[in-house]
Amino acid sequence: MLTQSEENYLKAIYALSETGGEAISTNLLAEKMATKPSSVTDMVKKLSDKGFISYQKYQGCDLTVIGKKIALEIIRKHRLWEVFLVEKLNFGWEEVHEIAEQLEHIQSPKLTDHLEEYLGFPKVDPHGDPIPDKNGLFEVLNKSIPLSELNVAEKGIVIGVEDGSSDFFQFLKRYNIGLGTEIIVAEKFSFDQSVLVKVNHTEISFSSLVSNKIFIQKR
Amino acid sequence: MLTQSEENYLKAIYALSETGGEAISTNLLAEKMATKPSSVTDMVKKLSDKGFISYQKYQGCDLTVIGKKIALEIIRKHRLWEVFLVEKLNFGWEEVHEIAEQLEHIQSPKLTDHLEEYLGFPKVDPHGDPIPDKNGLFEVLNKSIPLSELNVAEKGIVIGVEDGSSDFFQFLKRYNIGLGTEIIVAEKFSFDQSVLVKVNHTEISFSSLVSNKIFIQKR
DNA sequence: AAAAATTTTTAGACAAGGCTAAATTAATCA
DNA sequence: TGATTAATTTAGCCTTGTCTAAAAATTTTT
Repeated sequence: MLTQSEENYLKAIYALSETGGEAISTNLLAEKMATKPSSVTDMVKKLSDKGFISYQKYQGCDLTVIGKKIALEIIRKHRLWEVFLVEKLNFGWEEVHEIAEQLEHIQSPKLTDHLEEYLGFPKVDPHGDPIPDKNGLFEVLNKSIPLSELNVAEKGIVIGVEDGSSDFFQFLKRYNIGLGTEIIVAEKFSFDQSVLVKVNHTEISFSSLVSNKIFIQKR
Repeated sequence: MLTQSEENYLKAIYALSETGGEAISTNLLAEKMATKPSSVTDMVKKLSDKGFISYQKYQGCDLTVIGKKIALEIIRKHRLWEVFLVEKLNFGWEEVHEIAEQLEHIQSPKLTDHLEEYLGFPKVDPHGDPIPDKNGLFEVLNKSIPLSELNVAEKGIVIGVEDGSSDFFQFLKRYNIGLGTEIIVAEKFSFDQSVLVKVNHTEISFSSLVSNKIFIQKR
């Protein structure tokens, strides 16, 4: 049985290995875990001894097959609980993460499976992230694409943005657009590449500059 | 913010003070917590320093007003989750305790309140125990008594059990006894305190051990 | 390729929560 | 009441997960 801390490390390593591809450095993991590199070294040794990650001094670490399986189980629980909180308990999608961080550590496979069934075997969480099934598998279909690639009448869920400037976030906030926001393309204008979209029951026109920076998942 | 261990101690002290009335001794609490008296002394000092219990060396401890409030919040969460597990996720009433032991430590007052509303403000949990409201208040109506206190020819309805072990639940299941089951006392044997009861058209003899653990409401 | 800079690891400490063994206080019995 | 027994506390140690400071390895620079 893993401690919460061990579980959180495995989850963080999984997240980093999804984006990076290469072995995860001690410093990178320390930053992700909001802790010190020396603490990471200790934990990484322990997880390696237990067989959940591979680790060579000074060479970073990476999940083993078993470690990955466990990470996916935690992610599965996290996302199922998020669905529960939003769909059943009427939480906003922006406030569920913290609570799910706690709920993901509840140990009871039966609970997870019953919850999944109760929720109707959802494929994605309220942020649009895929939910692994019992066996740790999930659909990779949902690759994120820039909003500009969506065709008329298609819809998607905001999954991220490219530009990290606060100006841009200000702009998004102005229209109440955040992670998980649903966007439907109403019309596309080829003469200037702008798109007319429907968001939160409002129609907005986005320049191609903007529509290339907003990343969505097709629905 | 309290640790899980601190919360469990407060819960245990509350449970003991409900039955005993007097201050709770170190040994008693150690037994309840399945730990050593020396560990209890340490924890009890800490909880006293924090103002959740009153404690004088060699004199045992008792909850302060604040401590009691916290204990009731934990019990409230525990019982609400039990209702959720049984009513919504189709768990048996005998298998929810362990899972609720974990869920009761989730920190989010908003979650608790939303859950309560979602469940329709239940008054009792699946074991028949009352659920404290937001302010720590609950109805003391439905007083239940152990089956052993019933006289010959009296009947009652099962409203809860004291022992939380799965062995005991197994035993009850074997005889098809659950919440709401009607039991009639056919005979009582004073020489060993056993009772002969009629349940589901079958006669069963219960040892005093068992008849003290089954709680019923007179009918 | 040697020096400088960066990354990573080691060493030693601390707080929480538990344990064992020994000491102390309280309670009981003769 | 004094002695014995039982309950409780203290002292010291262990593990987990964290930290700081110092040492070592790796990488980058010149």
